[in-house]
Amino acid sequence: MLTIGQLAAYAGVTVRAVRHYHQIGLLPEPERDASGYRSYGAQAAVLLIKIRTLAEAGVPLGRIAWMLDADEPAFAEAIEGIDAHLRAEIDRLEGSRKQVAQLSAGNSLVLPPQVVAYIDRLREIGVSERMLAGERDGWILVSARWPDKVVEWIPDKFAQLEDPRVVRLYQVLSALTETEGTDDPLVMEAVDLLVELACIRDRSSTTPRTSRTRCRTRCSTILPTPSTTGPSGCAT
Amino acid sequence: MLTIGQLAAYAGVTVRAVRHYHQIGLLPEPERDASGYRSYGAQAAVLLIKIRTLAEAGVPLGRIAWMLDADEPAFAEAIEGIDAHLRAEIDRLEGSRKQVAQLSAGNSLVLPPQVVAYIDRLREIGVSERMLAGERDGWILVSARWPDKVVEWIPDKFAQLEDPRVVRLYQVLSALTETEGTDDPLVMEAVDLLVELACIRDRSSTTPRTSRTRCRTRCSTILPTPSTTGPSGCAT
DNA sequence: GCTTGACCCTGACGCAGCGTCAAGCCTCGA
DNA sequence: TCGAGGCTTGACGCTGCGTCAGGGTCAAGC
Repeated sequence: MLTIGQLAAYAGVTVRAVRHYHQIGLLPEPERDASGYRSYGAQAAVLLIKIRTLAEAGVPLGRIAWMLDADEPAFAEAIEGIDAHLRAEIDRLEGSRKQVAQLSAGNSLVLPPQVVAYIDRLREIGVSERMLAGERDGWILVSARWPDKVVEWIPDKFAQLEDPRVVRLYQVLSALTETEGTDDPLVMEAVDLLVELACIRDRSSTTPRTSRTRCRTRCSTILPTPSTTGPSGCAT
Repeated sequence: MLTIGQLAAYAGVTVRAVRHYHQIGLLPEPERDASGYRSYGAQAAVLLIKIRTLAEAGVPLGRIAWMLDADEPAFAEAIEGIDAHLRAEIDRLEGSRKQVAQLSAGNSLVLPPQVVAYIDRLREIGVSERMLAGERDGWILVSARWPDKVVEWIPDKFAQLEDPRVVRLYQVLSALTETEGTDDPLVMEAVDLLVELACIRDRSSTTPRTSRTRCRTRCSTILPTPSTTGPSGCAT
């Protein structure tokens, strides 16, 4: 006969675990010897190893108890379920490995790939990292609120970049975020471009250059949320 | 700005988890709006997704906190550790799948393969399942107490089976466990064989047949633990 | 204006599966 | 015979949230 320590060592579990199994009724309490020590036979070892095997496979102890007094077909079915669960878990961990690798690669995993592609496109155009960060933050907020809309919008955003004036606007705004001064001639150019693009949208896309002063007053009302420049506004 | 529900949904975690991360200081508490609701920005989403990614990889939250304010090389090293851990975990689960499959195959996984081979050999010889069960139980107890000795003993046990009288003894005892009666002629044969084999061991292996009566008295003292028949005694 | 349902808030307890003391008795090898 | 190590019960601790209680808030429809 075996003591609890011998049993536990043989089954590859801790003494504490065995006692826990007793407590919850998973493993029946054995006879005690004269001094009150638990005294185990071979059946207990067989049972305990079964329990350990299932527990290591992630089966909750309650379910193990259920399995142990289930009939043969039910047991086999349970085993099938456990195997499926193990396979799923392995797949999940494989996925997790990839995610974690992305994380260390500096990729933030935070945006859908289409948006990432769009931001990469902006980077190619020459947009500053500061402004890109703003873009990204804006897209995150937008994606969080309208997850499925974003995928629809991105093609339009790509299309806008076909217009060289939009590209130029991004470049100018980008340059502005890099420099400290505000009375730069770039500011004028930016305003011009904004006005022009805003007016196009307003008047159904067919209005040539308007006088600077007239449009500036109109555009000042538009500036707070210039939807042409992306979700984050101007990222100032 | 996002509410806690929007943030949680975007990051793929529960609201409760986000609050928990606040509680333990893993995610900083954001500003509140007029009504006391938490109001999150994009940075929080980035951070939360980082946290979720690591948490799903099995990294304890305390360690995640540590990682989040570690420098670049330390972070990279931690990621390497996490990946190693994930690989190990995947391997463990693969192993677990095999073990569980064994379990459903009826294999009890409880004995070292050498012992299993020995018991299979006994089965070939024609030993009854009842007696095999006894053998197995005995070996389990022995293996539990002297795990490394067992591997040494098994070759001897195999060698004993070379002797046709030992084989016959097993068969006879086996037949006895199957039948109910005790005054069977098989009993006499079993005793004869036991006596003979026991005497051989006693007198250094060179004593011919002794008279039945003389040996029987001697053997009766040996019967309780006849070491020739395996660890479980006679498995009565 | 009022209701309704979906959110949000804090605070607290609960859960698995043991680890880890504490404080005392038992066993075994030297 | 003695000291180290093993056994006993009992109890609290840990992680990572789930879940309930008992409220306030917001947006929409009637």
